[in-house]
Amino acid sequence: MSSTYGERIPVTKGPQCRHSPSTSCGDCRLSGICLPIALQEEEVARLEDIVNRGKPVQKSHTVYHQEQEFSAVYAVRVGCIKTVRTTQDGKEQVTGFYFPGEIFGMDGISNNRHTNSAIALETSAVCEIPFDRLQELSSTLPSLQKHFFQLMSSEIAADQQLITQLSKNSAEERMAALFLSVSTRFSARNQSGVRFRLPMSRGDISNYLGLTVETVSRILSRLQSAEIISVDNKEVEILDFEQLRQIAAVA
Amino acid sequence: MSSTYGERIPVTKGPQCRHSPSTSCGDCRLSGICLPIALQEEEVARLEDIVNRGKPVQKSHTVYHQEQEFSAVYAVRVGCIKTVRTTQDGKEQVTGFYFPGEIFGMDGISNNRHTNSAIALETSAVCEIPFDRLQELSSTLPSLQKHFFQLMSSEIAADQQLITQLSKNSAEERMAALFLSVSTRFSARNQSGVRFRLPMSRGDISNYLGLTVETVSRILSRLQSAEIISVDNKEVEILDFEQLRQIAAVA
DNA sequence: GAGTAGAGTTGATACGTATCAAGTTTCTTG
DNA sequence: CAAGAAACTTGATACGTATCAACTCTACTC
Repeated sequence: MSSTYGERIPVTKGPQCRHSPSTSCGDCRLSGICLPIALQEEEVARLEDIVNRGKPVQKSHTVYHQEQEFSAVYAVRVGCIKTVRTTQDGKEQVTGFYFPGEIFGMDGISNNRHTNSAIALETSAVCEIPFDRLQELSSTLPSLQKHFFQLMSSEIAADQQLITQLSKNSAEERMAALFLSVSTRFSARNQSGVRFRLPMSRGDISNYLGLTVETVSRILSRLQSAEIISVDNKEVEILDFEQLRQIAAVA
Repeated sequence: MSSTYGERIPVTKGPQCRHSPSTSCGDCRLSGICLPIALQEEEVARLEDIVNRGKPVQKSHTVYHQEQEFSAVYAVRVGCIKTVRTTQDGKEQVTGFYFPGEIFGMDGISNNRHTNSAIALETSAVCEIPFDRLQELSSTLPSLQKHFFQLMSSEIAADQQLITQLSKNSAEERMAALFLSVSTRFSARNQSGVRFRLPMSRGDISNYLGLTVETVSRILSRLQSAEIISVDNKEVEILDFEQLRQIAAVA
């Protein structure tokens, strides 16, 4: 039974508790991930003006739909969001998982229409950043402009890493790399990167990694009997980072 | 990368011949692909000031190396450029092919270091656009800023299309989609989209599509005996677009 | 808290593409 | 233009992962 996982690792205590979202970007405990470091206090205030904070999304509900008109990008505040692309012939591809502090929705900029749907994997909250106003603001805040160029560039880098994975790596290598990535991202938010709950289903994982659920399940069993990880439903503990890194073949 | 399967905007025909490079962006016959439509004449002039035009690159030479410090993005003027990512364990992944009018090199923005190498597939010429100056200029030209956001976003969209291909499509489907993409992009430059010379080797194609050269070769033979395409070395003619589209399963 | 639908696991088998091998053709360079 | 190297093709076989099937566990619903 993994019904005990509910407790996330402590949040740095600000004036507000975790159920009453902070009222400003400056106070947000995620600002280190989400905002450009270089932004001045006064500049953060101007950004805050345009951000719609803490929009809640129920599990399996969408933040936006594919084909929907693009108007904003989003930051995850709480929970986890997946992005999914459906092709003309009905195939679905999970293109990304987004954790608190991470930005998503930038796929729609090029032709003013989203090319993905964004779906909550658990009850989540997202900040909405209207793009036209962000653009205006970027013109007057060079470091914000740069930050967004960088964000989009790292999205490209992440996509290319996935491309390489899909193209060159075995099922086991892909899974190892995913676990390391998730672990790193939990750590970045001061949560345990050793023991954590995967917010996504086996189906989401397999789809994202270009595998079947059966293969994912088998690899998990294999990694578990090799005592590299321990899995109980969605609860994962990494027992041997060294071996996991070796399998992932990522330095 | 905007090299994959995205649509290209048609080019307006210019007065100058393709072998004597124009001396300004305004006169360049590729400006319809390369530049934001909305840019005013006076604004084009300001962009021209910062662009280093027509830097020549010999076949298999690099425009930039992976890990090299990022300082500029590039537009292909003549020829064809591939981008290649090498992983820590020495695997190489071709991440994109870039044709005249297309922009590449945006992968380096996020951490000021290129994550790919850019290599000429044939003798090529590229325009270099120093990024710091482009950023400055973007701040004062909103439509240029928007254009670059859009360029990066279509790079993301293209990468995600490749991800879907690699994850969900058969070898034959991937090849069909690649041919259609290349065909579309030749057409966009007022060259034949029916009969053309592939600038990349079988090895590049197979690497890009996550296959082996043998498989690529076999598929080509198969498509040829089905009279869907005709292949003579690197010279390709598409005989049956309808069937090709059906195979590619892309509307 | 029982009943049930969905998610996950495990096993047997099939299939697509990789791998290995042996050619042939094309390109490069003196 | 000859000769070697590199690129490409084609065939035989191997292997990783998909598919199909049966089952168990988990999480809702009333």
